[in-house]
Parts: sequence; C-alpha cells; structure tokens
Amino acid sequence: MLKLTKKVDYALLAMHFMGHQDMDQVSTIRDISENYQIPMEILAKVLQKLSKKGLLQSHHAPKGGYTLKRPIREISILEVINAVEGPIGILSCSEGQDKVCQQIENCDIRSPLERIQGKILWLLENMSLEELSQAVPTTGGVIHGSFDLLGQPRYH
Amino acid sequence: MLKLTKKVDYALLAMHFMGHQDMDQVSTIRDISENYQIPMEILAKVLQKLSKKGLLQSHHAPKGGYTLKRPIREISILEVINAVEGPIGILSCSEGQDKVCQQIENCDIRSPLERIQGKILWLLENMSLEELSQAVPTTGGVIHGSFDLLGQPRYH
DNA sequence: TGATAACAGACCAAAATGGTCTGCGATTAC
DNA sequence: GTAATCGCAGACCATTTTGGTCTGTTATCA
Ligand code: SF4
Ligand code: SF4
Repeated sequence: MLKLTKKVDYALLAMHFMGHQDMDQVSTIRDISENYQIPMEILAKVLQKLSKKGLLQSHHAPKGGYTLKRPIREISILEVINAVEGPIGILSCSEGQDKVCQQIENCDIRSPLERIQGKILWLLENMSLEELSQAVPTTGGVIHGSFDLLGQPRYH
Repeated sequence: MLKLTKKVDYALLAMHFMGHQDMDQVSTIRDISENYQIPMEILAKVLQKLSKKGLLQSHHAPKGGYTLKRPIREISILEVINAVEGPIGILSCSEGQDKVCQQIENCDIRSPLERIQGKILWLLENMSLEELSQAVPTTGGVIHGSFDLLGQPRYH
C-alpha cells in the first residue's frame, strides 16, 4: 500500500531521460526501454498517455519518437502521476474514486485524513521533474540556516 | 495506487474511538464494529495486530476487550500503519520490500524519490492520532502569521 | 512503397486486497 | 466447576489491481 506503481516509475524515468536531451532531439521507445531495461510494450502505453495529456509530443514516423512539450522544470511529479494513473487519493472516499466507502456515514476522521492527503499531494505538486536530477549529497553541501518546507536542510 | 488500505482505515477509526474513552474503559470488537459498521472478523484481526505491536492492551475474558496502552497523543499515524501493514515505502526498491526492482541497476532517480518518500513518512510520523479529532474550520479560526511545516495556516 | 515508428486494444497471470468461515484458548461471573 | 463471553489463530476465498504479453493498425518519409 501507499506505493507508486511501476507505470509511474517508468514514466518518471522516461521523462527524466528526455530531460537530459536537447528539447528538439527525439527519443524513441526503444531508446528509453533499452536504457532502463523496461519492457517496450508497456513503456509504449505509458508514453502514449503522457502524450495524450500534453506532456509529450509524439512524432509519428521513421526517425520519429517523442519530445518533451515543456521543460522538465515546469512539470510536476503529480502531473506525471495523474497522467498515467488518473486522479489519485489516499482515501477510498476521495473525489474521483468510483467505489463508495461503507463507513462514510459514521466516519468521524475523514476531514483530518483529507488534510494529510492534501499535504502529500501538495508535496508531489511542488516537486518538479528537474529535482529528480538533484542527488542528495551524503556529506557536506548543506546551506547553513536554510531549510525547505519540511524543515529539512537545503543543499548546494 | 498510493492509497491507504481498508485495514489501516479501520485501525485508525478504532484507535480514534478508544481515544474518546477513559483510558481504563475497555472497548470490545463488537462495540467498535457496530459503531462504524465494520465487519467484526476483519476488525478483530486488525486489533490483534495493534495489540501485538504494543499499541493496545487486550483483556481476554468476559467483560473484557481492548484498552489503549498509551494516550493517543503519543501514537503517530505511521505507527498504526506500520502495525497493521508492516514497514511501508512508496518505492519497489525500498527497505523491506521483498521483490527487487528490475531497473535498480540503471535507475538514476532513486535518491530523489527516496527523498519524497522520506518526506511522506516524516509527515505521517509527526501526526498523532490526537490530530484526528481536530476538524479544520471551514471559515475563520486562522492564527495570523502562523504556519505549519508545509506552509499552511494554523488554526485555533 | 516499404521500413520505421507510434497507436490501439484485447488478453492474461500473478499479486494484493477485502472479506468469510471454523475452531481454539483464556478468563471470570455465577 | 463450568458455561458464557471475550480474544486468538489461521485456513480459505472472491474481487480488484497490477504488470505484462500479443496481435494488429496507422501515420510518415527516405
Ligand atoms: S473511513 Fe472515513 S476516511 Fe476512510 S474512506 Fe471511509 S469515509 Fe473516508
Ligand atoms: S526504478 Fe529506481 S526508484 Fe523506482 S523502484 Fe526501481 S530502483 Fe527504485
């Protein structure tokens, strides 16, 4: 539970991969699939969804492939997740969930749980794909006195 | 994906329920199950796990039942989740996941994703069961100039 | 015009989830 | 002492989600 699906993983890898190329250079499914050892067919589906949601531009021809429609710094993790998995929520009673929770009539913890959900979504929305390139230094590199929104130290 | 399981939902409801009783007053599975319309058998299992993990004390007799071992303000949401679902992680490559990720050799986004995971766990660890009782006011109540760690306003 | 690349969707196996059923063990009220 | 009341334990099962395969079609251009 509370786990990212493989499809999301693949999507993030693919987007990250393309982010490290010139904006106009195309990447094929084969390129990405070989680079990360991802089954081609399933990666194909994932990229299709990303392109339908306007995150990627597909070039439908020989020597074709995919290009990013926007620079990765303008794309959030949440956008990618939503593109491949649809609207998400940590609760069975969240907006867009088809099944209705049996406890919803008697539940008295819904609103606080929705607050947690909001925070998690906020987190994913405010992290861009660009940050996937920033490794956390294991030693040194801390910007003294500077903390992010979770109270954790910033790095150079 | 990224959804809390029903068992966790039940656990949180149950813990919340007991938190609203005197520490020494026992609650039976039947009490809780009727209050929230939860199937008795499955709630039983959940409470067993909570008791094995030391969050609940079971009283094994007629007029018996469960009591909290600690006040709810000293129990985090994460503790409850870990008790009923085991160690969690949003990644397939997280500690304690049995299956190994096929991409782990070529993955170049692991460390940033682990940072997200860390933030989410931090969030759950630093929210106590007590906060499940605090509804967010829809209007008014904001403490001016006071924000929590996610930059959201605090309430009275 | 055919090789190349994306598109589309049916199909399937394995795993996770949510739930049921059946019987046992401890305690204590009577 | 024993029967009623409670939790304990685990096998079992149906449904949903997931991860993946297979087969074929369509658009483009060298
Ligand atoms: S139990 Fe409450 S919070 Fe959980 S899904 Fe049902 S309504 Fe939402
Ligand atoms: S792809 Fe990278 S981050 Fe995702 S599970 Fe595999 S190793 Fe971990």
